Amino acid sequence: MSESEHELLNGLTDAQVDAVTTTDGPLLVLAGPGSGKTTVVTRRIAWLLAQGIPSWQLLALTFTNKAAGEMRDRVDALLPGASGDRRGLTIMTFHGFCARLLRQYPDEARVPSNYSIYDTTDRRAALKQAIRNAGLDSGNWTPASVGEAISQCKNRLTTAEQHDDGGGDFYTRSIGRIYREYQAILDRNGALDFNDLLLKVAVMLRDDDETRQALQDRFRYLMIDEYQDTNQAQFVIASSLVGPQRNICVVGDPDQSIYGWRGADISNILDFEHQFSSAKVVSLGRNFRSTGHIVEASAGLIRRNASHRERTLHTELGDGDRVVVAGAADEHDEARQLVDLFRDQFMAGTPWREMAVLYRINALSRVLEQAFRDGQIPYVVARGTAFYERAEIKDALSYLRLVVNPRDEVALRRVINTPPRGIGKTSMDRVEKYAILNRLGLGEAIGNADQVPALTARAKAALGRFDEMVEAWRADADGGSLLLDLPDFVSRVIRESGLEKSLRTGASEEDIARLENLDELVTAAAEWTPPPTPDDDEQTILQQVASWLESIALVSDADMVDPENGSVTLMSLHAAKGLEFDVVAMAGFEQGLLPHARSLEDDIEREEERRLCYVGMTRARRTLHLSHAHRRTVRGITERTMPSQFLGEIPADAMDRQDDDDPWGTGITPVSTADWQVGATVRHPTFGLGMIRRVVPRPRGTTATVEFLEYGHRTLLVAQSNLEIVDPDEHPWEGIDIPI
DNA sequence: CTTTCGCGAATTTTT
DNA sequence: TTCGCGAAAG
Repeated sequence: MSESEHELLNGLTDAQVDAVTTTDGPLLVLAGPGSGKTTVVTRRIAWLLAQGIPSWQLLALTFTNKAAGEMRDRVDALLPGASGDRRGLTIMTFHGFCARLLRQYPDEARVPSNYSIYDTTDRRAALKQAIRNAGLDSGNWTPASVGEAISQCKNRLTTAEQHDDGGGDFYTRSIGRIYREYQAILDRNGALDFNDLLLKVAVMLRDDDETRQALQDRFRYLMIDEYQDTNQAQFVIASSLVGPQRNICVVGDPDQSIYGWRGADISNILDFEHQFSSAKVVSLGRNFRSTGHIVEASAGLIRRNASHRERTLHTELGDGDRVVVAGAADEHDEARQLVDLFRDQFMAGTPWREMAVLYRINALSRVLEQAFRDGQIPYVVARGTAFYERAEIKDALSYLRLVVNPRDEVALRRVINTPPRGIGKTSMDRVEKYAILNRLGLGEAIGNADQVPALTARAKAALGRFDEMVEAWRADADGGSLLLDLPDFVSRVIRESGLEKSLRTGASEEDIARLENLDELVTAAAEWTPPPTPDDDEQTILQQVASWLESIALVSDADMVDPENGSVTLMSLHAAKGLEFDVVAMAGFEQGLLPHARSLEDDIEREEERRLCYVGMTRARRTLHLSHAHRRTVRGITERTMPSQFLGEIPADAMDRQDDDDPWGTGITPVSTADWQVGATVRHPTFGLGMIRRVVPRPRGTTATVEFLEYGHRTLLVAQSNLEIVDPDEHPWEGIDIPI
C-alpha cells in the first residue's frame, strides 16, 4: 500500500476501512447517524482515484446541492495538490444530474431542448387548468390532492397514457383524465415538473439501449447517498446506470427515511441485497457525533418502530448531558427560553453557528424569529426557496423563462399583464379563443395579435408591444452577442418589462423591499458560476439564462445553511437531515405537531414521524433540548396542547424532565396510546362495559369514544375517566351484539 | 381595464 | 393569521 493510500485509511474504524476499500461489486453501507458517512464516501472516492480510476468514470449522487458541495470540498481536501485529479468527477444531486442528461439527450429522452422546469406554484397553475379542462369540479378536486396522485404515478413510471382507466372506479378514471390533461399542458408548454426530470431519464435509460450503454461505459463507479430516500424512478435510474461490473455503492440508513410522502420507497434500501445479489453489506456501528445520553435517548425512541431493525450504535464520547425536556406556557415563552438557552451556550463558548432550532412545520419559525430579533441573537432561517417564491422574483424569473422557452404559457400568463399594461382577462380570452381555433400556441397567437378580429385596437397595440419586447430580448440573448453578460441581461429585463418602474412609483415600504429583492436577484445572477460545459465552449446568454434558471429551480432549503456564518440556524426537521450542531433545540414537541396531526391515524405515517424525530435528535453533538408549550396559537386560534407521545417513548434515564410542573393544574398526563386501541374492551365505574371505537389525541388529552353496552356511546378523556382495559377473555362478548 | 374589498379555505414535511 | 379568489366599484 502506498503512503497516500495509507493516509486515506488513517483513523478509520475497521468497518469504515472495509467500506472505503471495497471498490468492486455492489456495496451497501448502513450508516447510522454520526457514523462518519461523509468521511467514508469521500475517502472512498479518493481511494478509487488513488487506484488509478479516471475521475470521469466516477458518479456520486446526492439529494441536496449542499451535500454535493460538501462532498466535492472534502474530496478536494483529500487530494494532494494536483487538483487535476478531480476534473471530470461528477458529484451532483439526483435532479441536477437528470436535468443535465436531459439537456444532453433531448431527443432520446423525448423532451424539448429548452424545457422549463415547473416548480410547485407553476405546477399548481397547470393542475388547476387541467382540472378545468377535464370538466371536473374544482371544489372536489384540489390541485394538492390531484397533484399528489399524479406524482405517485410518475414516481412509479406510469405515464399518462398508461394510466389505468378501463373499468376503474370514478376516482381512478377521473385522476386518469386529469393526468392526461395535465400532461398535455406540460407538453404543449414545453415544461417538465420535478417528477418528470426523474421519469424522463428513467424511461430513456430503460428503453434506449444505446444511451444506456453509453452512460454505463462512461460511469463505471456509481455512488448514491441517502439511499433510503430514493423512489422507484431513482431506483430505475441507478440500476440502469450500473454496468456489468455492477460497481454500485449505496449509503443510507432506513431509520432516517423521512420522505415516504414524496414517494421515497424504503424497500429500495431494505431489498438492496436482494436486488443486487452477492452485495456486500457494511454496517457502521460507531457514533462519532453525539454523547451517550443523546445516543441512548434517540436509540430508545427509534426502537419503538415496528419497522426498525435492531442494531447497536455506540459512542466513545462519554455520557454527556441528559436530554433536557422543558415546558413553556405558550410559544412566546418557549421562544424566550430558547433565547436564554442559546445566550448561555454562547457565553460558555459555543459559537452561534453551532446551534440550531428544529421544528416540524415552518410556521413555527415566526415566533422564534421574533424572539431572536428581540433577544439580539443572530439567526438565519434555512429557507432557500423562500426568496425565489416572492411574487416579484417569480415575475422576473417568468420573463426570463419566457425568453428561453416561448411555449411556456404558465410563465406567459403570469407576466402578460404584470405590471398592468392594458391586457386584461377579456383580451386574453379572445386571444385564447383565436389560438385554439387556429391551432396556435398562446405565444404564437400573441405574435399575430393584429390578426385577431375580436380584439380592440388598444389591446392589439398592447399585445404587439409586449411581443416585440420579448422578441427583442430573445434575439439579443440568442445572437451570440457576448457584449452583455448575464446580470446585465437580467437587470435589463427587470427594467424594460416595467417591473422596476411599477415598484418605483409606489413608494411604500413594501415596494422598496421588493425593489431590493430584484436587485438581489441581479446580484445572484452575477455571483452564479455556470457549470463547466463538455467542450468548454462559450455559452450564449440564452444558454446561460437557461442554465441559471435550472439551478434556481433545484435549490433546496438545506442548501442555505452556511457553515461560515455566525448565526443560529432555524429550520425544519426535514431540512436538518445530514447536518450536525453542538446544540440542538427541538421546539413544539407536542402531540399533533410532532407527530403531526395528519399522521396520527396511520401507523406507517406515525413511524415516519418517529424517524423524523429521530433524525432531529441525532443532529445534536452534546446538547439536546426538547421543549413543548402548554398552549399554542395556530391560525389565530389558541389551543391547549399536550406533550408529544414521543417523550413517553424516550428512555427516562436519558432525560432531564424540567417540565413536570403544570402551570395550569390541568392534571393532564400524556397517555400512552399503545394500550388504548380501537376494539379494546374497557370498563368504566358508572357506564360499565364497553368497546373503544375511536381514539383521538386532543389538546386537552387523549379522548376515547367508547360504545357502552348499556349507555350508548360516550367520548371521554382517557386520563381522567378511570377507564380500565379489560382482558377480552375475561369478559367475552358472548351472544352480545354490539352496535357499530 | 384596474383596484379594492370581503369572504372562505387552509399548510406538514420539499427535490 | 394569511392567502387567493371572485365580485363590485372606480
